[in-house]
Amino acid sequence: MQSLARGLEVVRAFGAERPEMTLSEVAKATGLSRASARRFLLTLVELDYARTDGRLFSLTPRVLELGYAYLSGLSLTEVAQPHVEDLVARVHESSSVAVLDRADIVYVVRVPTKRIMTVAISVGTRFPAYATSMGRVLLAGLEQAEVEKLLARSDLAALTPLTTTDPDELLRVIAEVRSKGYAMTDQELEAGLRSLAVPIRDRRGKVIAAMNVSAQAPRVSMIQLEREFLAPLLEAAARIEADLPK
Amino acid sequence: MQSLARGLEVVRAFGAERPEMTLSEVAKATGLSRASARRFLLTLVELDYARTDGRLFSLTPRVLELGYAYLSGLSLTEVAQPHVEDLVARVHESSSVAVLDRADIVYVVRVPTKRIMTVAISVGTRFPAYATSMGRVLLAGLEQAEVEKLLARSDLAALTPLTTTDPDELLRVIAEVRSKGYAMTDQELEAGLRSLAVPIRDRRGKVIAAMNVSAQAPRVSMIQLEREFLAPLLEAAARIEADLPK
DNA sequence: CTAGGATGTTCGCAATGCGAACGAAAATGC
DNA sequence: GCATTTTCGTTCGCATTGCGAACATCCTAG
Repeated sequence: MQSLARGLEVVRAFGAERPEMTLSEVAKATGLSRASARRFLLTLVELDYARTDGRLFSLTPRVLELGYAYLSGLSLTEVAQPHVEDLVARVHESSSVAVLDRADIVYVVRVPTKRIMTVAISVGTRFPAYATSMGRVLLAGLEQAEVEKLLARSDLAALTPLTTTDPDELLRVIAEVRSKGYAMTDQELEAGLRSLAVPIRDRRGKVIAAMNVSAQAPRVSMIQLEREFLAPLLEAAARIEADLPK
Repeated sequence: MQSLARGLEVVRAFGAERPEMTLSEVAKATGLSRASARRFLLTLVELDYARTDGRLFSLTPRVLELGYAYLSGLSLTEVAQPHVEDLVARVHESSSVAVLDRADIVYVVRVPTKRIMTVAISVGTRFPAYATSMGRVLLAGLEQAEVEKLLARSDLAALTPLTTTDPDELLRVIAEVRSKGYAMTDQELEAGLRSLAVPIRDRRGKVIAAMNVSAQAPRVSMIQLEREFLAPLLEAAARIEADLPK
């Protein structure tokens, strides 16, 4: 059913650097003919997912309803949010919950304290799993073969000088996460950012999400991160697991 | 272009109370024939926006990318987030930014402190504009005729005993918001919740969003809300406006 | 003012996607 | 436990939707 596929592509074409596009720009960005792009855009406008002043097209807040359909169906977010808030109140550092989508992590709950990263994180933000503490926890929850397949497909770029990019080394780290029960990263995603993550499991023990605490490197050493935050983080994760339905 | 329209309907059919559905349930929820529902669902699975175990279908985190296309294009979120975080650090109450979509407000930035409402709010959450402080600020930013049209279309339900539901009274309140430059609500959306909101305007003076501070009724009186939080909130909004591009 | 290039729109044809009809599986009745 | 009804998932021929070549229109430059 290609119309749906193409239509969704059109929506996604409106990214960070192109909030507004003309018909032709959309056509170029999606690889569609201008005629097709026009039909999709007019339909999106008709449905109120997009606006146009006649020349420029842009998305409306209505598209958030689509993502919201997922989030509100995910009882995890509802259950986790108060516990993430409590943890933040307790440790005074930012905390989040993320799930895995292929080789990316996707934030589903986020409670920031002070600004910590250069890039703003919100619900829906994605990062490559291999370079994040939550990602490694989530990968550790998969079958070994699955992990290897995902890593093989990813291009393991060095996002900072400290990023682990060697596949074998990553597999070793993930194995360690699996045995220890938590993951720590030291400025592997962004300089100055340290993070500690633990898994959230369903009743059958399957890892369904990860929860983290992140802190600024100058303020918190790796040893502090583990000593001060691991226990509260594990407790918060346990409370979330206890509240999960079924 | 009905395929796109119907496909998006299918995505939205997965709401809070139906995270998982069978083919027939989806058909019933959307009004499509079972055959059509099947084609859309299989396409969504193919595109990785949905999963299935053969019988039950559910959405994947990938659908968040669609909403994210909107959010990341909205420079407002990026600009506003650090200022909202600063405000929360300063006043120790939850703060948010929302935009208007027809007669609803939609949260685009949210920084919670302690749990304040029974229902979890996240980016993408919607509430009827008429019953919220941010909604009234946003309505006050529209043409009078537009406001009247929107209110006429809404069914003004009493969400709490204190909700203003009389259309004429609401128009009066909105006029007052327009002249005062801010809106306050006292437990009109949910019992125990008070909220104060101010507009965020673009360079041309057009109201593009609203920013609020909300607090629990037992802890903060309406007078306190105004005395203690109005100035910091106005300052934060002004800083956001100053940072807006162009 | 005219030529060239790019953007937006129309329209006939073909492929996509529609739903009636079919088969399979579960629920109900006896 | 078997027959019957109801519900669910799937197939397939036909009509409609959506495709893109071709046309029209708007800028830009010389």
